[in-house]
Amino acid sequence: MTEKAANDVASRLDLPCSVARSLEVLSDRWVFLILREAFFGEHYYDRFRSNLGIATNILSSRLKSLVDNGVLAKQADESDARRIRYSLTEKGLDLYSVTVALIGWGDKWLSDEDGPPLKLHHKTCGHRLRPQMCCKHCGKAVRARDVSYARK
Amino acid sequence: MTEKAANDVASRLDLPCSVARSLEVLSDRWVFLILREAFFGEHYYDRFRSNLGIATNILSSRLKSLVDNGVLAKQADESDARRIRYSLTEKGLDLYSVTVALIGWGDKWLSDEDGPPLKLHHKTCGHRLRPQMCCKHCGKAVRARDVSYARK
DNA sequence: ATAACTCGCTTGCTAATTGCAAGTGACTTT
DNA sequence: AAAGTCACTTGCAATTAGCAAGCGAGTTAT
Repeated sequence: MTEKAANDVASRLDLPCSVARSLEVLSDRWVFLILREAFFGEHYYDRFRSNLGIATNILSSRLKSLVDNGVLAKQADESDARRIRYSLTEKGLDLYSVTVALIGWGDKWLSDEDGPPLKLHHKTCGHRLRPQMCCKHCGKAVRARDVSYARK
Repeated sequence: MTEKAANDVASRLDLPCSVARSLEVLSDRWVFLILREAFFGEHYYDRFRSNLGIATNILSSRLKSLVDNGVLAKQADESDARRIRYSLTEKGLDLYSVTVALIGWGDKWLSDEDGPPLKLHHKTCGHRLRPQMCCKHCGKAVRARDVSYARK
């Protein structure tokens, strides 16, 4: 690594912004694929590698970065000291909203004639999950034109 | 460009997946920053460039890609034939859920002591917007553990 | 106990991508 | 007609990605 990170996105931006800050942690095409696997129940290095076809050096560096950023946690496997169990932290679990938003958009706009590649089932209500971004206060669906912005 | 896209993420994945498909279009740290600007009301090349500090060749290629993918639309400015007005298509507007999910996560986990860098105001109900991913059917908040997956 | 194997990396190398600086051509203003 | 603006494109140096191979610690098989 260089002594100064050249890719410090947020530092280049004149206004502080949660999109930019989040992308510092997440903006890599492998990161969300690793998270997808984690949300689908995977916990081990070799499962990530074989499910994704990712190069080992890239996987190592992404896992390290996700652990350093508190999105994943490393635990020793009790039955085998070589194995490392990666699991989502609370901070990582909270990325489910972003992952589900990506799934929802992809399902709507990038599906072929077979429809969505994966069906999500909402166990809470027993129906197919179609995700929707809502306002915590009023519960209504949020659209871009309904939101205004105030700089701090 | 090479004659064959080396970065065709989805083609490498054994299972079709909306996360992978979406990331083919979106996985670049500039893409969401450009979209952020678009959601904040920007429409012109030079505004994107100066607000983001992005290199002109990268901005061109990202705008082209977003237009090719139907996320942004190019229109001629009627008052000046040189100017090109970029605006979000319906497909692009639908990415608001992902953008808001990123903002929500960043606000919660990456804020400093000053709190969120930008306050979102939900005009529909008049309160501060705190975004939440919900089930369209039952309206309840969605958490990772409440969802199961069925391959098609 | 020793050889083979598995796991989670690391290193070397090449190819692709990034970003800066400078330039280009179409159009507009002075 | 000259200067300026707009949306790029090109050349080049530096960074990053990805493949293949190797490595050390721990485990299983003989």
